Amino acid sequence: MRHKSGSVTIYDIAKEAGVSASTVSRVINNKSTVKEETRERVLEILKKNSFSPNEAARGLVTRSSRMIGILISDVRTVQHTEGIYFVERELAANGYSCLIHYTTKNTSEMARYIRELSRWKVEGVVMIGSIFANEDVLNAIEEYLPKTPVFLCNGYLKRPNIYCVVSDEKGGVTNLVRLLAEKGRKHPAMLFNQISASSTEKERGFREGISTYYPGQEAMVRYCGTTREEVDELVRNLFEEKPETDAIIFSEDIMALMGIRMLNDLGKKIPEDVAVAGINNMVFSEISIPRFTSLDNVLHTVSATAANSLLAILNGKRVSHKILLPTRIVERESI
Amino acid sequence: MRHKSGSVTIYDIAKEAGVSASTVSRVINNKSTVKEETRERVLEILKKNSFSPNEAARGLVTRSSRMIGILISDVRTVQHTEGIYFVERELAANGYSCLIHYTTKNTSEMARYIRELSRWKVEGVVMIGSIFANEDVLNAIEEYLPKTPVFLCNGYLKRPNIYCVVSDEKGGVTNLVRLLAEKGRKHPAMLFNQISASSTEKERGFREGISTYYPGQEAMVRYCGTTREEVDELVRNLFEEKPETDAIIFSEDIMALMGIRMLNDLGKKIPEDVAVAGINNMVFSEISIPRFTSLDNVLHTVSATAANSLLAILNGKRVSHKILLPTRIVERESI
DNA sequence: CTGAAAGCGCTTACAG
DNA sequence: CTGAAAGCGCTTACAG
Repeated sequence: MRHKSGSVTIYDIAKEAGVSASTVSRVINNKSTVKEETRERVLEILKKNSFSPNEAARGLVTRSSRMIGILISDVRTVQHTEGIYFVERELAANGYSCLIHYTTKNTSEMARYIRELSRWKVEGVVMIGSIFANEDVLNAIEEYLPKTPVFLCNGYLKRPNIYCVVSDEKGGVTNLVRLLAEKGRKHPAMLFNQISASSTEKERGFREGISTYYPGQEAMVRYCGTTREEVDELVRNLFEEKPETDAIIFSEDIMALMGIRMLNDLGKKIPEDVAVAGINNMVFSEISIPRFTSLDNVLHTVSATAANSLLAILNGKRVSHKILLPTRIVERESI
Repeated sequence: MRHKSGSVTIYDIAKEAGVSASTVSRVINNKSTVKEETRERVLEILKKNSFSPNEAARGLVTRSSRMIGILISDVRTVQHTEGIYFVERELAANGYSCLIHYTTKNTSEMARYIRELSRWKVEGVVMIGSIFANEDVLNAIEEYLPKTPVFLCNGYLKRPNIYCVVSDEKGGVTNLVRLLAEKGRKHPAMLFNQISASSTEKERGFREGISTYYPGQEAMVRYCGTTREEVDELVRNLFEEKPETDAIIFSEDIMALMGIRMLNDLGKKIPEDVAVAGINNMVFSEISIPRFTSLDNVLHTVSATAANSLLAILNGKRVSHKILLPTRIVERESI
């Protein structure tokens, strides 16, 4: 005599079908041996009642939550958002449900959510963004999810159960510099509109490119803020400081879009006078006049790789703790 | 003698603290009466073990999953993505976890996920996007979540447990037309780069505005595709067809950004010759030269309202089944 | 092929 | 203030 509650349980179904709860469970889970006749009767009653098995109960007894946690710091970053999309689609296709949390950039919030995920006994975690590569997160994982596979997209964190998938932005920027050299550009510069783990990598790639393909030349690197005015000023200053500049790599497509406007105002022709490249390969590079070359840092591939690798681990396979994904240059009219 | 498994349970804690599981439970949940001394001892052991109570078990016995389902068809729509963000933040702040699913535009997939959510016994659902306003979804809710409060953002669906929160885009566009009239514009046009439930509303708003503020004038409405070339052509054609046009409302900011470029090429000065407005109030309106006026359809407010209303219902309050949110015009240099 | 029973990890009257 | 017991809705040996 269970279920004095509202929702219908397998006991209700069992009673109505004149079988035991065990049999109902077997039918629901397509387990082994149930006489065809019985199976059909149960199935019918199941459908008639629109029966929905309680996942919490199932998870409790089988010790498998079939749940994956996704952590992301903020949605404003479009690439990260797409990341969730790929991860969720891939995991859902394999029978997992995704518990998602927006952590903000506050590291103790991140830790709090990791703890929260551990309460749901998630079978895996995907964290999207280099911002999760911090000590609070590391400690929280150590304490609350010491054995759960955790994937970090675009950042490094060293632990036996943490796996990192990273886009090779550094190498990508170096390749961009090489392309510039091949096209005969003499004085490339790189401009940033913000400082982050990612911008640091890009800057390193740029410096490496300069020392390799422009030996002896000093790397021209400048930073500013994200508004249109700041970008305009930075571009203007660049040419006052170094008028011979004939190529600019912008740290982000949106910055490149603004920068191209300013180059136009300065009377610089693209690509004749100045070659331009952006990073991210977003819609901005397509709506710009001219359309500009952009480094595709394949962030969706990063997420997709994380999802697939997690699935592999969940299926008992082994996976490398550090996966570096190549970027690719999408050439357009600006170089 | 429980817990032959891996994870530590309240029984382990109880044993170590020399109390009963009941007492441990009371401490964890800050329930009523536990002697201060006992409480402290238990708390200490809890912390020492990094104890994480099993949410599935808690939910099973309390019949409350503390879980909310979020359904979204695709992330590519930035506004919707922000929607999830607001919903998740708000609900998390109130102790709920969010189960998220990307459904694609396939209505039977939507139905499948609704069923999936019912297995987790979610206490509420938020669906983001008018695309969920279809019969498959309605039937699935009727069958699997007949009593769970469901919020639909930007669409209508009629059922006792379904609540709709909608941005008044129609009224907003009408207001935009009024603004144009007030500024002395004589021949406004409206251009669209896609057909959707939303564009239909906007067009209706435009037509209403024209018949009210430009009595006798025929509403100039044209459609094209999303590429830069198509938008360019549409703008060019507009002036061939109706050279006296002195104001254009674009159905989306990104389209306005492209359109402004083309107006420039045509030698039209903004706002002197042609006034321009976009819709969505996104970053595009800020990076454009000139910055343009945009109708903020407050999609984040739609989501936030859905989240707050859901919370209200969860707390036993009553909420209107249909909430219409006013839009607001953000004026910039283009009118 | 099928059922009775135990148990997953919790909470909550109930009794003391 | 505290513990024993029952039960949430399932699954899974075990026995037949």
